[in-house]
Amino acid sequence: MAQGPNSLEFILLGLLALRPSTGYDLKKTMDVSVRYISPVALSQIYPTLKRMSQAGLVEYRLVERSGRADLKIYSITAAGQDLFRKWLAEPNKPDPYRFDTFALRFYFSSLLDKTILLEHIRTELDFRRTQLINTRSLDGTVLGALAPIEIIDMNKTVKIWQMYHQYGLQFLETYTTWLESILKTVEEEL
Amino acid sequence: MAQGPNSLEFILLGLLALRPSTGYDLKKTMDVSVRYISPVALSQIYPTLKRMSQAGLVEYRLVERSGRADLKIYSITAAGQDLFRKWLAEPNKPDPYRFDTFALRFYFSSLLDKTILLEHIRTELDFRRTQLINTRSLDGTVLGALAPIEIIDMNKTVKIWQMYHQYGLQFLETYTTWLESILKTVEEEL
DNA sequence: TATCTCATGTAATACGTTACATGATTGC
DNA sequence: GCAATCATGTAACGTATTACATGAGATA
Repeated sequence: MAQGPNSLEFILLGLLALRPSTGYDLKKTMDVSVRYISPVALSQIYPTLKRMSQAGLVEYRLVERSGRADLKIYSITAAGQDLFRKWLAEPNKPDPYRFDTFALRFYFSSLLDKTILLEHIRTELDFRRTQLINTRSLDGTVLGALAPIEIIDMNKTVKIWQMYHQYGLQFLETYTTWLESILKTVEEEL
Repeated sequence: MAQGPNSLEFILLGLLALRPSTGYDLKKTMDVSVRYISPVALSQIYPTLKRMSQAGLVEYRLVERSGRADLKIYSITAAGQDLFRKWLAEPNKPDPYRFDTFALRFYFSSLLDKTILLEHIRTELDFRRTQLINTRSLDGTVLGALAPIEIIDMNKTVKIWQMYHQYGLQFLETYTTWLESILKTVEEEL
């Protein structure tokens, strides 16, 4: 984990914090359980695990199987546990352009304290509420100012940009509503 | 554009199809108008434009300004126009993991024929409706099967995974609804 | 007078994708 | 008998991020 730990390393760390697995298994779990992020190639998982084991975050034991490829069953080390829990507990810095950054941390939040989790959710929610207000007040304004010069049908262009704008706005609304609902659920049920 | 044209190249091409701009301007337009995708660094835009001009897709004229940095005003070439329109008209292959791929093409659709645009939207909508059915029928099933071994609180984990699942589902629902609404608008108003 | 915006870029590094390589087992 | 799944990886290539480098004009 040379420098800034990237999200794949944390996903692998997080999954290994739940149970030891082979690289192949990790890939499958990502596909079926983490599932809403773009699938990562196995050819990227293997070298990443290798790097992480060199960094002492994970370790593996070999299971030899006559004829077939050996199994490398990875598990998380104490150092890995440490780093992962630190990452989970870090103050949440909402990413203006992506919702999945937070969602991913949330996926692994069972390893996190309820108090800190609630803090994370509230930070995210506050940020999105402000963003929502700003996005709503944007409507025709900026779009009109960006009128293209070499254009066939200006009316058509503006209509399409408005629909595109609706796309962004509705996703933000859905996300905010989801955050409100998980805040309530975590408060009451966890 | 060595091989598979990537999306940044198409964004730049699309914006230049609307009006000539400097690299700096393109960056700003991406930030304020395309806006819902992660911002691209200027240090990536400059070499990309250079590559594209070497490939004959764009060209620029120099505007010298005493003291200050020269302006490079890029515009799209006939070859660039061609490639861009081909890209826009290409059959739509919905990306299971990302909604912004289609949304981005839609942003530039004013340069596209209404008939083809409607086809694109219908393809996308059909795909998402199926995906929605599959995602809905997933609920507790897979999640339970993935029960972690080394776990403190299984109940908590499953609840969090269910909320995470709701996140994915609700985004898909919002997206599908948005597609239905733009289908109607394009049919009736464009 | 200091910060922000305008305007261009290079270099180093890290990350991700695609193609390639191998081979046994399981299910149809 | 054939395809999909299991299970491991390497190599080449392309793309994106971060840091570095420069400097004028506008705004507070």
